[in-house]
Amino acid sequence: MKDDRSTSPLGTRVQLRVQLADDLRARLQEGEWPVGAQLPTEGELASRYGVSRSTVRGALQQLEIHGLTVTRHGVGTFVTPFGRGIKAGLQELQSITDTVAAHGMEPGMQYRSVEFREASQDELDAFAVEGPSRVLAVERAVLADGVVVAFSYDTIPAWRLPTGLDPAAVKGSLFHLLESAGIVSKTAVADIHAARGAHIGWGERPPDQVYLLLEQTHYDASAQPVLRSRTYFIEGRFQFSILRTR
Amino acid sequence: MKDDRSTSPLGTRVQLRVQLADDLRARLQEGEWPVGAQLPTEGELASRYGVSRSTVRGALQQLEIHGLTVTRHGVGTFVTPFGRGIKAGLQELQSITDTVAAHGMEPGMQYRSVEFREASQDELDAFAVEGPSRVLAVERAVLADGVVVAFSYDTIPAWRLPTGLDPAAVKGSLFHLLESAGIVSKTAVADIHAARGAHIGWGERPPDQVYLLLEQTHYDASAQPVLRSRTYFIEGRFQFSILRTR
DNA sequence: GAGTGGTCTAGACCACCCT
DNA sequence: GGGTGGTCTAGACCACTCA
Repeated sequence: MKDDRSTSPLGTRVQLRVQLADDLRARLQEGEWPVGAQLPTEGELASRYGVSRSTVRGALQQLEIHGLTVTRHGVGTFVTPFGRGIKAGLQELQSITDTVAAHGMEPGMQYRSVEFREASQDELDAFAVEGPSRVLAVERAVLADGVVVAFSYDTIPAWRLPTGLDPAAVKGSLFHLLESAGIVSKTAVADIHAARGAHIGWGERPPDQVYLLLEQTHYDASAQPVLRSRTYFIEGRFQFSILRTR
Repeated sequence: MKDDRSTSPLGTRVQLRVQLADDLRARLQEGEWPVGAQLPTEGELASRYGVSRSTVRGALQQLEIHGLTVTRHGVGTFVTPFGRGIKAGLQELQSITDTVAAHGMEPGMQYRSVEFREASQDELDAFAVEGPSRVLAVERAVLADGVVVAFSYDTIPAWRLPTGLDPAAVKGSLFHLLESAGIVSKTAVADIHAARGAHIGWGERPPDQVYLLLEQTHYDASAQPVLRSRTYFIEGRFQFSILRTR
């Protein structure tokens, strides 16, 4: 495997451990090792795939992080019973669109308003700027198979966007808008709340609807804040899971 | 540093990279590197501490996972603005007691009932058993500085507990009860919900109180389910954060 | 081009589990 | 004791960023 390292469609090299992890993942899902079964030992995988043991360990670590396997010191690596069934792992940052798709539904968006306005004090703090500044404020409803599943209030610092951007032209994923401006959201800090109240959302909705609120600040690779979002998910429409470890 | 590897109070060896990470963390918190500053390069840290570069990378990875730093390919490692301020990282599995303590409050428990009973179908599924089985069911209120902050409904498979266990003797952390039975909860899958309703909790509480529900199944090192818990946190009392990455 | 992090290897030795 | 994973090293080479 040393010299035929695969390349992705774009030509970027794919890490050996990722290739190995993908291969093992595929074989797991094909049922080659049922729940509770032991995978080959690290040494065996290393020689079988022609890679070093540390590469094998890197691959197995990925599987373990995603909850597919557990590795027990001095014993071996085993298939967990809970690997499948985690639909939206919250620790993985993905767009709302992707979250909807991960649940097997068709994502959609309904824009309510897109406008530039002065940043609130709250936003100035989040974006770590002083003095008055403008932000692009977006209000949208998120659809899954045509049904509203969330209301989202997002703001982007205006000074990071291309000058002369037409708010009316904004549509689709905000991630894509940011990326077209050369901004990639790499990490986000999310605070989770339960929320309720008439101030949430618009249109037809039960007066006592309960929401799961994800209050997020996104950062680029340089840890600069690029997006602040408050998304109110209608309770029960999605499964939000987290794999917690010690 | 090669031969004076420290030992913890119990005599267990402390990994080099953990020592390094702890040292760097302490220096970060003392303000040696302010937000945005660049840490020494990997090579420099390696020679300064007398360890290999991969050990340094292991330490830096820990810092990055906890959101204290970001490492940028070809540039360096920098202090993030969001490292502090994450009080209860949900991806880290800890007892409720520890969660309360992490918020700087005094934890407490009020037991409402502890009893053995037949497992519900739901529980049979979670514990992956067939046919009727008994569980230990515990209902508690969680206190912080003497105030109720959560209601918790927990069940433990009876066949994993010492025979002849007296329910009346159960108190304090369930984690400790499990550990005294030789069971260590190592990972948990948590589903997050927003909840509301009169069926939640007991005693004095507003009729329309909103709760953040953490529905968890805990597993031991062998991925065997050992504890199922539904904890209703009163909204607003705690900050639950998640660091999300791509 | 100089400097930084990213990946991978080969090998040594340690710690844990089981019989 | 034999087998398995856990940690660490030294070094090679690649990929990215920035002046």
